[in-house]
Amino acid sequence: MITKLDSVLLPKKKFIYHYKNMRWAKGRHETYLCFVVKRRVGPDSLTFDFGHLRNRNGCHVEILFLRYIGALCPGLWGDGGPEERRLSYSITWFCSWSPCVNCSMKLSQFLSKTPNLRLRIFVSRLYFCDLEDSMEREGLRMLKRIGVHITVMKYKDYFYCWQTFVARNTSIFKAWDGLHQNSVRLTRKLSRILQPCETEDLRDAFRLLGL
DNA sequence: ATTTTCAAT
Repeated sequence: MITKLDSVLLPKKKFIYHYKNMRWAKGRHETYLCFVVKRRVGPDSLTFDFGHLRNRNGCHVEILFLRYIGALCPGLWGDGGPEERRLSYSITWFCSWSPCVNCSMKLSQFLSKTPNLRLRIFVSRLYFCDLEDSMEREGLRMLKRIGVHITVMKYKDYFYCWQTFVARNTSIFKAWDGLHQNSVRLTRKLSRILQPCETEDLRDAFRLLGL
């Protein structure tokens, strides 16, 4: 179903406030998760669903999403019949913060039991990833290992979200100051987190270069 | 230079 009522769309101000990828995102004590669920119902046939969630009552938004996933993804666990045919799903979500370590663990556990579900995560900001040995960093690597694609949002992703999840009344997405620079900085940071520099590889590279 | 973080009050 592509048509959605305005009430399920995010207000513009809310989207900008919570997704702004500024370095010090003071006061963002909420996290938003905009999702697109793509369901393969036949060899050449897909259906879509989309919406957004935010954390509530101390429950992180990723865990909330897992709670709703049964409703969003009928047939994910099979249809209960003798053949147990499982529908294939791919979910893309755009989160204002990257997941905490606990959510990363819960997600990894979940995904390890649903090989018919592919998940792509876009994040606007990195949550508690400043310290080299932060557990949140470890959580992101865990997700990567289990096959989740994690990417920092770029202009095109904000543009897409604006078009898809925001009650924009035909207004066009307007980038805030520093969007691009912040995105580049966070992308570098995430790639350093996901591909920690391995000295063995470096030595090989140097050897190859004859250094 | 330093600032924040899915609150708690």
